[in-house]
Amino acid sequence: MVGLEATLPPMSKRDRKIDAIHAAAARRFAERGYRGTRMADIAADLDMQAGSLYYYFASKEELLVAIIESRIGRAVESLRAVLDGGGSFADQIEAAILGHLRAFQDDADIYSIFNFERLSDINPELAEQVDQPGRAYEALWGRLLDEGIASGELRPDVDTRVTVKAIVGLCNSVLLWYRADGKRTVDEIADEFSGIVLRGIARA
Amino acid sequence: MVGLEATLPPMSKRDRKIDAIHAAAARRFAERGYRGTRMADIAADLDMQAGSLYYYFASKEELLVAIIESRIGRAVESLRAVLDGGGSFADQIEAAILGHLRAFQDDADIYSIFNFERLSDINPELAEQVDQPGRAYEALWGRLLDEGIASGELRPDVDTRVTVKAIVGLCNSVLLWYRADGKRTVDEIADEFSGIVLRGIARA
Amino acid sequence: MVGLEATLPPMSKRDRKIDAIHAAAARRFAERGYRGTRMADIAADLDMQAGSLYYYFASKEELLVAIIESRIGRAVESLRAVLDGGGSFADQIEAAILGHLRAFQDDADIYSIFNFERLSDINPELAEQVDQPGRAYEALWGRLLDEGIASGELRPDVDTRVTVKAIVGLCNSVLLWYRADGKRTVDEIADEFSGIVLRGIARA
Amino acid sequence: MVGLEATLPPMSKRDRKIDAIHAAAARRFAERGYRGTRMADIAADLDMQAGSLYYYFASKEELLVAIIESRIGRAVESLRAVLDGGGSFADQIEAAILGHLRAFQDDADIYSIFNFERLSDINPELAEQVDQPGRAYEALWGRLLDEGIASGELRPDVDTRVTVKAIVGLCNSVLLWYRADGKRTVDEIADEFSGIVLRGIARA
DNA sequence: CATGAATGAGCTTTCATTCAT
DNA sequence: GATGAATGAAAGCTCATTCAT
Repeated sequence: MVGLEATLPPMSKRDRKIDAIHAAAARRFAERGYRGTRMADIAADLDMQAGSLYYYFASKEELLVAIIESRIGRAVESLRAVLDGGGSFADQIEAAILGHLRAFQDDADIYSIFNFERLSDINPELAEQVDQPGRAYEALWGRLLDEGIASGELRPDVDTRVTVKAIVGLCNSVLLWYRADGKRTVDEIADEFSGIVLRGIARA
Repeated sequence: MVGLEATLPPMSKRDRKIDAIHAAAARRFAERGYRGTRMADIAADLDMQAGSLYYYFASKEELLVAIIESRIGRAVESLRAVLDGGGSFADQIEAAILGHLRAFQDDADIYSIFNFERLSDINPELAEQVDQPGRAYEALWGRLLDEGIASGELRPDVDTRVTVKAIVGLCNSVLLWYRADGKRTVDEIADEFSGIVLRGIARA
Repeated sequence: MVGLEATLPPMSKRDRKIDAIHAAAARRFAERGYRGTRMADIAADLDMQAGSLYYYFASKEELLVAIIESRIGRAVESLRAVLDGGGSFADQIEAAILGHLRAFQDDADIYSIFNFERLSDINPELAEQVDQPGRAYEALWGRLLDEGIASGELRPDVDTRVTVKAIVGLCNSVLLWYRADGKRTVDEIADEFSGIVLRGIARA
Repeated sequence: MVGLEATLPPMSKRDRKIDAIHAAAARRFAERGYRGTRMADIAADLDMQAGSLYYYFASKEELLVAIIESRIGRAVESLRAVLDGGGSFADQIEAAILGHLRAFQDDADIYSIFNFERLSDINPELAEQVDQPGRAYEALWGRLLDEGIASGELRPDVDTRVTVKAIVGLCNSVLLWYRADGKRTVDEIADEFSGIVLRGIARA
């Protein structure tokens, strides 16, 4: 069986470079913030001069926009994939939390930017571009919880709005402390979180 | 009964001004970040000139340090107060969560800075100054959970390290979406959170 | 009799500084062009640092705009004053040419910018702001010539459009070579020009 | 009768390319100025990359120099041709003005650069290289006027220095407003100008 | 010959900070 | 105490220029 990667179009040298710049910039933006990152920092990570980045991007802001636009699709898909999985209510919750945390494994940088960068200060349209999938994601969680209430698997007195914020906030908080070389794997953390959440909201 | 305020020493005009600067700066730092805030912004909020702030602080960094130092004590106390409260395990958990969120009511700015500002980029010692109480706070939570396990009120298979991170991260995530004029009060949110956490970790 | 200057409001220190910056910048822009002038050049003329100029202007472009806006009124008035003068046709032509050239004595810089700087490349609205009085000025000349034809003082076969361009272009060309310390005074040049123009277009 | 072109040596491919670059650069320099023109702009007009221009020129400045040097000869010749024409005084004036304006038809770009670009800022020797023929040209005009005075065809009180500046400035001002697709042809403009100038300076 | 990629010097602009008044 | 004014050290960005391919 051929892997998915094989179906991807071959990348030009330029595209590979752009990808590398994305990666370096995303890492810096995630670590030091957009404002705390100098073009020279990103360039240095790639053994380039700051001015050379402008061969690929018109501005620091456009670089940020490009990063987000190039990844936001994947992020939304990865979120949506959860629901398509089907299975029991508990399975879906578990899968959703696991999917959420696993997305951080490859894309911690971009999710950190999504969640903790003040995008509306930089570019309001960009903020909206990120907020919208974020709201859609929360809506998916809301529907999942509503179904749980309807099916009786979830306590009927659960405040779904607050609970969605709780679950998503809980998962995102992992970005602030998780280290790939730490004691817990993402899967272990997801497992622990799922336990808390499921018991926490399940019908007694 | 005499209020606590009455016991505070009278504030000089200078001290009141310093307090006002703290408040304005904390608000700005929380809203736009340390780097995204200009001295001129803070000054403008107080109808002053940027240069005038230097009569009270030697630098922007020192202003940040002063803000944190002046409030970190209160923050730690408010955290520690929880444990001194005594009561049942469930009561303590509830009180701790409620205390955590109520602290945000008056000091959302400072807690936002504590949690989301990259202090080590600005001043490593400052970061340590904040991290230490943060770790102490997590240690208190850890002890609370350990006691719960010991007393049998908490599932013995709970991963306390991860669970502490979960509870604290859950509570802190409120800073990212809570609005004083929103639909839920802090107490309602705390109640919902307590329910999830307690059921989520309690012995079946 | 009190001079007009006496009625001008006293200038604040800041306004005087702004005026000095205008003068220095106008001189540089006229001599080296907008693009060929560095903020550091202007600042150096005033014994300042380039950054200090930004205490008074938000950008180099705004500085150019401010210069033009602060002087364009005077320029238009000085042009319009010619027609109000009345007198015979020949007197008016003479007065107009003299007025045109005398305006260069005090404001050669600004008129050089008006005439030779490519303003639409820098700021299209600014270009329009300058072009409009320019067109109005040419329209005044056109009316003057039309009246001359009507009154029979001017050859009826004169192509007024081209002649207006000729007179204005002739006068403006002085900006390219006139030096205050040169052999001819502005009044002498104006006299010579008037002679050529009047004989050149007068009815035989 | 054989055309003049036929006597020119055949141009190599390289020479044709150089000519094309000259033309593109001259147009850009004339339209936006030397400083306002990027090498990339010139290259784009020729469907090339900026770097490729350096196969033909060592620098932007050298490109400007090359343009001027390759055309200055023709310009001077075209000016000098006027005097060789002979004919009456009036005929010579008319022919000179017509020749001046007709030169603009094919070489408006280069004459715009000659007249309005601040060459001494870019390359003092270059400026001298252009100024010298310019002065020679004015000297030719001066001699023509002197002859006119001597022969009695010209008013003896004419200030020839100023008058030369006037005539040349008048003609050059056409560069600032003439459009090939405008209402007047170059010949019509020249005719109008000749009329003004001749009557303007002729003995009564 | 031509290009894509990179450089590095130079410019505008920002902003924390200083200081005479 | 406070201000207006100025500084100077970044930082983002531009662009002529270079060079391996």
